[in-house]
Amino acid sequence: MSRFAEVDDQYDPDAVEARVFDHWDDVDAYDQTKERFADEEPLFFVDGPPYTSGAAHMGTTWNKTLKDAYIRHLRMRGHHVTDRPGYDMHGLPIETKVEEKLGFDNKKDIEEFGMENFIEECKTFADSQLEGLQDDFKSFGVWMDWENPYKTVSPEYMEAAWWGFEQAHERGLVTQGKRSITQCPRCETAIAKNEVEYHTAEAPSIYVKFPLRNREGNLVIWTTTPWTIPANTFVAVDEDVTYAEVEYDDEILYLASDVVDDVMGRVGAEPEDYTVLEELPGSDLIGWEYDHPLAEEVPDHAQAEGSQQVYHADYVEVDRTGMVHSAPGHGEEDFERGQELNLEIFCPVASDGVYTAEAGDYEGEFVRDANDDIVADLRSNGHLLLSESGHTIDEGQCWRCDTDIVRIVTDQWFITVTDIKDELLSNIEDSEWHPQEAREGRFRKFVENSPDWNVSRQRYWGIPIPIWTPEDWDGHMGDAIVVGTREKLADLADQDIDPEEIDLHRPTVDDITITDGDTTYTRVPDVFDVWLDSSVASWGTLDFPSNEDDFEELWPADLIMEAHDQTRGWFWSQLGMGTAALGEVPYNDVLMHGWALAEDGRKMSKSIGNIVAPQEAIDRHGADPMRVFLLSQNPQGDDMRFSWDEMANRQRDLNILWNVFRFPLPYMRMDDFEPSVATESQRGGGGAAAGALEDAELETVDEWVLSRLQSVTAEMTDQWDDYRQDKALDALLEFIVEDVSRFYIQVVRERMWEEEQSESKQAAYATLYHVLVETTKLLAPYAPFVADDIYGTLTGEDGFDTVHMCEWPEVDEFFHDTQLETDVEIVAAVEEAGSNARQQAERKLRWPVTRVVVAADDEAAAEAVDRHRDLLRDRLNSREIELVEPGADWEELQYSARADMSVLGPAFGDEAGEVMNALNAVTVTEQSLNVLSSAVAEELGREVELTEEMVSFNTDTPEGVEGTAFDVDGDDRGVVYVDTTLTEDIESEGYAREVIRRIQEMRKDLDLEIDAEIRVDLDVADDRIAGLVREHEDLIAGEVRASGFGGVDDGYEQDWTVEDTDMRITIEAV
RNA sequence: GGGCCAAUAGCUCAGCUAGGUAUGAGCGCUCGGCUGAUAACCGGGAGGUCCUCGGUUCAAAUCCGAGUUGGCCCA
Repeated sequence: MSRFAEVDDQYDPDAVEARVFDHWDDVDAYDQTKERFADEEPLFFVDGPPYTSGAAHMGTTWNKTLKDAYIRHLRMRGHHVTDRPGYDMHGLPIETKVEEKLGFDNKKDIEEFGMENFIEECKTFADSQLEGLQDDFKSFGVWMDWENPYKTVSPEYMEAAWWGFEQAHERGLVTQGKRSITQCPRCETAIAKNEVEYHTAEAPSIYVKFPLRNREGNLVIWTTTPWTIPANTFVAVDEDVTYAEVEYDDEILYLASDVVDDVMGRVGAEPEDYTVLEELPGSDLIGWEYDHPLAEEVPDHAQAEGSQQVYHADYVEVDRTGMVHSAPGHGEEDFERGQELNLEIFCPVASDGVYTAEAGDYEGEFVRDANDDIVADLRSNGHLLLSESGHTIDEGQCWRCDTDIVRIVTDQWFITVTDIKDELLSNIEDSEWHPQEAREGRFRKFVENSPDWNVSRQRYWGIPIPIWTPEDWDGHMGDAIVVGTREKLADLADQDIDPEEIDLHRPTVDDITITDGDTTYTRVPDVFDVWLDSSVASWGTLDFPSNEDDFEELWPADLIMEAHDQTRGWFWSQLGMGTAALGEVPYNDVLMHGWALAEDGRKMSKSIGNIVAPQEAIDRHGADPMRVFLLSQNPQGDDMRFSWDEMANRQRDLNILWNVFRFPLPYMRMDDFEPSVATESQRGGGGAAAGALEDAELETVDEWVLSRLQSVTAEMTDQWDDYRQDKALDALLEFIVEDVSRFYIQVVRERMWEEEQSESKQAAYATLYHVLVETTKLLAPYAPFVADDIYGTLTGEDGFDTVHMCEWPEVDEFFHDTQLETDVEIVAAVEEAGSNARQQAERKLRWPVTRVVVAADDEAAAEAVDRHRDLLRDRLNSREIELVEPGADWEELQYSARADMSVLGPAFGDEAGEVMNALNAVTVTEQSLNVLSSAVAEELGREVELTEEMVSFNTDTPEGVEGTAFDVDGDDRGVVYVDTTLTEDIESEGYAREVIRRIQEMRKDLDLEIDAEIRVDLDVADDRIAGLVREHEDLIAGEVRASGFGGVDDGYEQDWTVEDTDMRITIEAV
């Protein structure tokens, strides 16, 4: 890129991106940048792997943009940052997508298709999704190691999971056990509870009589799941609740006293139809025995010691009947209570939701289909008290295939994190969270309440669980073999295995056996819960255990960043696995951001139809504006609300930067400006022309803008360190828009437009050049494309090949002058008030004013104005700046008083009107009641007693003067008076400037070169004004680069009206 | 149903930790100005039940309680 080349008139994000992508390719920008920081202090960042079953949405985009920005920033700060991206590629979501694609209904279809083929399909699908995601991430400029992502399906990564699991096993934290789980009968696997989605569904609602054994009467239970009655094992009551013995229809019923009327009413009984014979506490019922209501239909029902008895349970509530049918083979609470009571766990339902032979008459029926039969059987055997219709419940369903889930008890594998809860809680302390409250509140609470981790799934597309058990294994982990590495597997296996070549997926590993003496071990068929995959990412990223060096050097992670839903997800799973395997939390710093919500403040969702695809944002505004928008959001916990308007604003901000950048280029080019690049150490900053700056004769504004640059750099550095890149961005954009564009550029325009070479012009060039180059570095993490484009154009061959190789700017105390910044802040406030006063006086800026009087309230304001009179004179286009010191009054001011008649009236009665007239008539030179009183006395011809309450003072400015107060950050600092009295001299310059501005416009119309010479013909209709204009011919000639006046034969002619005076202007290029 | 988080101008948000007049910011709207950065830029103006209700206090956007709406997590 050649230095100071012509650039587009308009900031065009698409063109910039296209150009920069090409440039990055040409110079291997990414590799060069990594290489440059390769020897810096390592910083181990771990990418939370996105799941490969869909395109990148706005949330993923925000997440990756944050990661990219922080990686770029940390590199610039001098770190060798690990930037390996990761992908989560196993699991049920992909299996179901593939099943859908292949038209499968259940596991049997998969078995028929062949597990190996199915696995291959899953892998192909995941790989293609990965490609799509990578392309998305690249499209908005994320720089990660795309050539070498970690994939959870690679042998190295799967081995990392095996290794971690083996470590947990060696600590005694792996166990097999029965658990009540949420099972998808279609997928035939356990579903994590947080993967269960709820919807409202109609369900049976039945009241069933359980006949008591050894005594008369029935227990009355209520249930919405008749299909669990075959598995009934006990009835739960609350020992502290009062129960009633009710006689109805020649039968005795037991139920909670409080619900007797409700239940009897539902049955249709009138109050006189039933009698409460006795009331007794729940504790009296405990130990009562009853007969299974489906004893005949289900002959093999639970009947071990203790079955069909009444027990206390905490989960009993007194709604419905206050007695709960409990089946430890199904419900979670039932299961846990059953375990406590040492009861039989009877579950006559297979993994596909179909009754087994143990269910007797119901064998072969799908459980929900059996509801009707069971109700009918209960009715015919006389145990059904009531069946209601129209009842609805929140039914859980599988998040992938929408099949209603069933609760059954099956054998599962667990990591018993409850055994190390204290360690987990204390390890939390070793991590810093941003925001920290998230760690203390939500995360800690979650960890405190977390149950054992069920890591097994009865599926195919996952990391096979590396446990081999002997035939007739009794459940003791000491007799099981857990394999942690491919090497170990090759050592132990009966088959010949090459550890370098083996694919650890099913079905390959299913066939491997291990023989020890006479005992042959086979692998358990389950695969890992996909959450276990990503939980080992901190070492999986490093290919540990196959590569040990990086692990030794880098682990644990220095930084991770994900959204708050990962509190229960990846933040937790990593803590659990890291602690179980290595006794440590595997990350130090956590940046927890929020979710990307739609414009309406709700989550983006297909059903609401409010999704914004990242690609659409890129198409409409460009990748840089989208990134800057995303990075302008608070990254700590708060959800982000997407906004097209805001994205457009960010594009506008970048457009202002673009204008600032291209403004000096024509001048620099014309004058062959050469920013000197002196020493290698300065070059280390990336080609900033520090040398040129030091040689330059800087003027006040130059020094000021350079100082502001130091302040902004310091502020940004602090904010980045605080993980508030959004606040850092605010500071940068304000600097670009307010300080550079709206102030600095406005001030230096004249200096750059000067024809002659001058120290002043050189200083402005050097200053603006330095500011712009440093700005591109500060902007680089946010808008990597436009920052690089500008940087390249400015530095040419003298800079790095990319701005991203630069170091983050450091504050240069030499240029840091906070006094000057404060001064200029005051000057800017004076200017603002001055232009306000001008506007009130209806005098445009083009017309000079004779004087501006600044009445300062305090010493600092007075000194600032005094020090910067030249600047103010220039900014306010005033011949003079007069300063009134604090404490003094400007002697030309007068004050009039206004009477408050509500006070004056009662005080003076009949004379009130007279006093008021006198008050309103006089003016005084200071705001003092005494002075006013004497003036009024003189006017009135007699003394009157005035009080503060009676009057308020108004300031009267002299004729032609307007005043406006100025303030800094809300504090009043004084008043600016602008004297707009016209003189011939002022009129003369005013009209001349009107002419200049119109000739300039005509020059532009003709598309003349900036330094093209012209001749001008002026024909002003009013003789007096023509004369006034003529007085300033030299000024006009200089400003519009005219070689002379008159004699324009065939020029470009235009008629104008200036302040009601017609004039004809004709110009032609010489 | 429970836990955590949010609600301030038409829009996006500061301000809330340590209570003290919302001259709040940017954008948008509107009226002016500037003019070789020009599809840019500057100034003025209009625009608020600080989600609702209660409490504490001399004083509440800010602290406390209850509720509403939205978000995440869990049942």
